[in-house]
Amino acid sequence: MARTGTEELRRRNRAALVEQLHRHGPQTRAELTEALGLNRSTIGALAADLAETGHLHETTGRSTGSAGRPSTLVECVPKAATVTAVEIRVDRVRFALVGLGGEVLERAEAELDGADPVDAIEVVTGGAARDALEAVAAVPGLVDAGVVAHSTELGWAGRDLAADLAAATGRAWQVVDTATAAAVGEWSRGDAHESTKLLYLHGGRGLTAGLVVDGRAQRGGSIQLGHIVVQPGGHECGCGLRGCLEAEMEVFGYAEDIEYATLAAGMGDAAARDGLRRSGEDLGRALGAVVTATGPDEILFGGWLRELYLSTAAPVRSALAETTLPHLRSRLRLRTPVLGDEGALIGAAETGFAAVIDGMR
Amino acid sequence: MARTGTEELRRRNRAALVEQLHRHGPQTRAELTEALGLNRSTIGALAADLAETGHLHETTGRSTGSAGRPSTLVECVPKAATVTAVEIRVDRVRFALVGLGGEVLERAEAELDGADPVDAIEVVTGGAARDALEAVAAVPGLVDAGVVAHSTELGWAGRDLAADLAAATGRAWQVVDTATAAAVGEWSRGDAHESTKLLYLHGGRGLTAGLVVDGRAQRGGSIQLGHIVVQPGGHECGCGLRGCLEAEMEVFGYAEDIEYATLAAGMGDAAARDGLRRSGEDLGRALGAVVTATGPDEILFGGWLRELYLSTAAPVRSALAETTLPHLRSRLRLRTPVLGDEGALIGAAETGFAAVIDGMR
DNA sequence: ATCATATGTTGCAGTCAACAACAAATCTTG
DNA sequence: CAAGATTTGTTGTTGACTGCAACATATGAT
Repeated sequence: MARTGTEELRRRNRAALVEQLHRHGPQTRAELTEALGLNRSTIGALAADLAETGHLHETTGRSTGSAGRPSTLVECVPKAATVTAVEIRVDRVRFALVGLGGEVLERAEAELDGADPVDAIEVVTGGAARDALEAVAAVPGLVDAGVVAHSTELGWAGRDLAADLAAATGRAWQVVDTATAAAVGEWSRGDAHESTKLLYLHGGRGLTAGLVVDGRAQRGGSIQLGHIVVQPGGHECGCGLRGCLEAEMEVFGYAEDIEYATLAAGMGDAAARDGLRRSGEDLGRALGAVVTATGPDEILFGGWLRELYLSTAAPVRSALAETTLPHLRSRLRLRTPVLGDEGALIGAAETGFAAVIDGMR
Repeated sequence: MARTGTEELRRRNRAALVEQLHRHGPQTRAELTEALGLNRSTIGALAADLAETGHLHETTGRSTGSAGRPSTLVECVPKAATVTAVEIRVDRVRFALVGLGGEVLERAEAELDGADPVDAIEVVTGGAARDALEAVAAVPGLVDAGVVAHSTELGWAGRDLAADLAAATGRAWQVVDTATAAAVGEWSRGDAHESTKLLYLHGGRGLTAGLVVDGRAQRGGSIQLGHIVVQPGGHECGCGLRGCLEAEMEVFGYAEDIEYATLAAGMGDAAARDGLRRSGEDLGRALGAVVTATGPDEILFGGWLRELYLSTAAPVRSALAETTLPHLRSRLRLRTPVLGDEGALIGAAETGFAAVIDGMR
C-alpha cells in the first residue's frame, strides 16, 4: 500500500466519492462532478471502479424534466460496508448494524438485569459484529483511548473496555462516550449540520457532554459535565470531589423523576417548582464554565436534560447569561436533539464510518 | 489553480517538504526521503523545483563519518518567504519579521503612551509588513474572525481589528489572541512539542487562555479564563458579569505587583501570603472547570501567572485537585513557558507560516 | 421532425512518482 | 594504498492518474 504517488490520488478521490454519497444520499453523476470538482470522465472511472467492487449501484437516469440527457443516479450499496454500533447503558444494551449510506440493517436490544454489558454483547449483536468493517461502542463516561477512565453511570473506573470487547467478540472495537457519539449523530444525521462547534449534553444517571467541531469528535472531547464543581466544598460526590454538579443538583435521576417533578410543579407544588428552578440554575452555571472554556455555537439538551430544559428553560438561560460573556452567548443556540434516543447509536455508527472512509484513503 | 489532479499531488509534496524543513531545520536529502516517505528521485525533483524558486538552498554534502556518498544538505532560505508578526499590548507594540525556517530577520518595539496601537503599526513595522506573505497580530482577548469581541486588557469590545489594520497598512491581516499564539509558539519552537492538547494561560491586565490541539489552534480556541465565574453573585466585573475570576482574585495586576507580593510574603507579611494563597486557590478553581471542559495534557503559566505559579504552586495545585477528576489530573503536567516574553510573537509568526504552507498546497 | 441542451464515453496528452540501472563520493579492509 | 563495500544523487523508463476535447446519447423545446 503506497503512501504516496498517483495511486494515492485515486484512493483519495474514491474515498471522497464514497463519503459524499454516504453523507448526502444518492446523487447523479452530474451532481458528483459538481460536488467533488472532478472531471466527468474521472467520476465515470471512479464510479465504475466502485461499482465493480460492489460499493455502488448505478441506475440509468430517469428524466428530470429539464432538457439534456438524463444523468445516471449513483447510490451506496448498504451491505457493501457495514458498521456495528452498540450503546451501553446501565440497564440495557442496544445494537444496530448500519450499512453504507446510513441505512439501519439490523437492530436489537437487551435488558441487562445486573449482568455485565460485555457479556451480553455477543447475544445482542448475534455475531453480526464479525463481518462489520468497524465496531463502535458508546458508553456514558470519560473515555480515553479505549479505556473508560470514569463513569458515574456504570460505576467503572479505568476499565479497558476496548480490550474486554475484543476478548468477548474476537475483533477490534472503538470506544467513544455517549454524549460525543450523540453529538456526531445529531450533526451528521440530525438537524445540527450547520453548527461548527456543537455541544451535546447527555443526562443519564450521570451528566456528560460531548464536543464536535466541524462534524468530527475531538481528541479527548468527552466532557464530564456532572463533575464541574459548582459549589466548592459542597456535598460529597461519588467521584471523591466535593460540590460537583451531579452532587448539587436537587432534581437528579432518570427522566421519570423529571416528569414527576414537572407534573408536580405544574399542579402548583411550590417545592417541586423551586427544586426545578434551582436545578436549572446549577446546570446553567456549570454550562457557563463549559461555554466559556469551549465556545460552542449550539447546545443540545439530550437524555433527561431534554425534559428539564423543556420544562424549565428560563432559569437555565438566565444562569447561563450570568456566567458567560455576551459575545459567547449571542451566537449560541439552545435546542433539543431531533434523533431522540437514537442519537448515540447513530453517532457511534457514523464514527465507525468515518474510520472506514479514512481507511480507504 | 486546479483543486485536483496530478498537479495537486506535486503541490502537496512540495508543501510537505517546505513544512518539514521549516519545522525541523536543515536536513539532508536522505533524511527528507525517510521523513516524507518519497523516493530519492522525487525528493531530488522537488528540491530542484524549490531551489529554482529560491525557497531552498542546497549545500554539497560534507562527510558524516559513516560510509557512503555524503548526502546533500537542504535548508530554507529565510528571505524567500517572510511573515510579519505583531503583538499588541496595553502599553506597547512589538514587531518581528520572521523568515522561513523561523529565523527572526527584523525586530522593533514601540511604547504607545495612550495612542491607538493600530496607529503605531506602520511606524513599528517600518513598511516591512508589505512584502511579507502573511501578517498576523496577536491581541489579548476574545477573538472571532478578525474581530476582537472582548478584551479586558485593551478595553475593546467588538472592534474589527483585521479591518482597521488592513486600512492602516494596505494589506490583509490575521488576528489571533495572545494566549493561543503563545501556545502555538511554545508548541512549535518551545518545549511543549510532546503535548497533544496544550493549554497556555496568559496573565496580563486580563487573564486569557489558549488551547492548541496537535499543534494547531482550534476554531475559536481563545478562552476568557478571567471571565470564568468562580463566585456566583460576587464582585461586579468590568464585563458586566459578577464573580468573574478577574474580579475575585485578590492579587491582580502586573508582574511587578506579583513580585512585590511574593517579596512581602517571603519577608513574613502574613497578609501578602494569605492574598497569594487565596489568589492561587481562585485560579486553581477556575482552572478546574477549564480542565474538566477541555482535558489538556499540559498547562503553561505565562505572563505574570508565571510568577504567581512559581511562588505559590501549592494552592493552585490543591485547588485544581479539588475540582478535577483524578484521571484528568494524572496526565496533566503543569509548567512555565520557555520562550518567556517571546512566545506570543513567535507563535503569531508560526500561525502565519501555517497559512503560508497551507496556501502552497 | 429538427435543434438545443445536458450528460456519458472514448481516445489522447500532460504530469507525476516509483523503479532500476548507473554514477559519484566516502569509508573500510587487506 | 588500492580494491571493495556502502550510501546517495542522477537519469531514463514505466505505469497510473486526471483533464480535455471530440463524439455519442438521451431528453425537452420549437
